[in-house]
Amino acid sequence: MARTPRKSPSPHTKVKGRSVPSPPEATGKSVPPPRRRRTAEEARAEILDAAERRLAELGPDGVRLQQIAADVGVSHPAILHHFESRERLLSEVVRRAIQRLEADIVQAIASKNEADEPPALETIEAAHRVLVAKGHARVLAWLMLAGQTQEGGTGVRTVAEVAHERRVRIEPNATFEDTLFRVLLAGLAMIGEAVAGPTLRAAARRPGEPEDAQMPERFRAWLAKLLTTSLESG
Amino acid sequence: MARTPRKSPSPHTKVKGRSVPSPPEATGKSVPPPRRRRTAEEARAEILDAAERRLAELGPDGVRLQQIAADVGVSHPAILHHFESRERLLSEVVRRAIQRLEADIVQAIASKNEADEPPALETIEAAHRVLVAKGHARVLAWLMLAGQTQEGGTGVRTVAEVAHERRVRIEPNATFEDTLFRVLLAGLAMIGEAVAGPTLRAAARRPGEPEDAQMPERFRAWLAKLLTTSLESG
DNA sequence: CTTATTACTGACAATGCTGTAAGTAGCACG
DNA sequence: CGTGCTACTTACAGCATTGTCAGTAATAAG
Repeated sequence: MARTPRKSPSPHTKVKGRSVPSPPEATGKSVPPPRRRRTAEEARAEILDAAERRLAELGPDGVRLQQIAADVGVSHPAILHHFESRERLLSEVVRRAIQRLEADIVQAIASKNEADEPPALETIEAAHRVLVAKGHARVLAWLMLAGQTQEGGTGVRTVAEVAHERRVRIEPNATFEDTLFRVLLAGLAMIGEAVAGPTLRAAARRPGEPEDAQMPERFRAWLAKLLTTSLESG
Repeated sequence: MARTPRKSPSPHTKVKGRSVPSPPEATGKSVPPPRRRRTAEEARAEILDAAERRLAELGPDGVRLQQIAADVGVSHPAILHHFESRERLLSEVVRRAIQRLEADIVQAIASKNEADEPPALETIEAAHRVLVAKGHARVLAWLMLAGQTQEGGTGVRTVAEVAHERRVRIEPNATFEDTLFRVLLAGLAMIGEAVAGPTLRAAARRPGEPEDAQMPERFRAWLAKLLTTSLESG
């Protein structure tokens, strides 16, 4: 019997507790469940939220219209009413996510244009909040792995230029490529953290050793320090 | 019309030129195509190869029995004859890939137990060959993103211990956590490179600038240098 | 040549998915 | 209250996919 031609794990789990009630109890006929009517804008937002959640968790192929509909509490054609096709829905999700990501990054950079001395730690923490904690890096990782977008490198150049401009005031001899490499390394580490961080850390501790909750934070601090050391020697 | 409920890109493209000929020419009836009979072992290997290729390129959901069957040149029930279900096939692919990965890593580490001075560059290059160039990192990234396996961190602890043991001969004061962090960073960077490397580098060059083919290599050399610098200065 | 084994095939069943069609119901406005 | 708009629903069509079944043919062994 061909039972599950789709994703194997998490077969029917609801993300939120919504879903259509459809009480099979009492009334002999069948009481059609009460219908909630949102504004088009509200509905679109709720649907996009649910879709983005699933996209970050399960990837593009985990985004199923019926699941999203269940999360939101509507029937799946309602989604097709607001977004004309699944594909359009997905590209809307991506568009919105990247737009928010850019805004967050701009804000994170702009928010501290003062000359606070150790800029790396703050920048690393901001990037971590935006990319890893908010789940954006996972969405990007899915998209880049699937090769569905080229727009994953949002603002890398800008960040590198801003960082270098600030850096040469202290280290006039620093080359731009060196700064760029540091930014790239931080970016790669963020993506890697979002994809493989927990797994790698789990593999790093010796068997039976309990998880060290402070380790990710310590690691980021260490990384910030590493990224601000000059490598003149040998 | 619901035409494509599955992956949108690459709808019907064959990867190899095989596929069943089934010549519709000549003979009025229909000539059943000649049948090639492999040993069970050969068949399993060919199927696993094709499945692994698709897994690295398209992810778990890109692994479709009919596509793999077309790649190999058999009908899809033949796959189910050798592997009893799609799920078992996938776990066989993963098992084999991780096994090979571990073997490659062990070999890469063992092959240079001499006291060659700059060990980082060699190690970085070896890790890059094994993880990125051979495509293993992409498979791992897919699996870790999908949360389907915990065994992505193969050998992290071992590498860190070996590296630290070698390191303390030169830097007796080095802490293990520092060494571990360096290994972790290299690992995260490798995963990040496999997932986001090209995209990030494309975003890093200013618009219109041509691609710099040597940059990845320079980056790895720079990374190796960075990972061997001590960060005593506060 | 005959026979046994089994790699392999074609046809089909079962299911889940996207998208369509037509009708229903919530809400604003007269 | 009636009317129009449209968010939303139920039912269904069409297709892709996994898995089953019964049979076919390649190869080895007697």
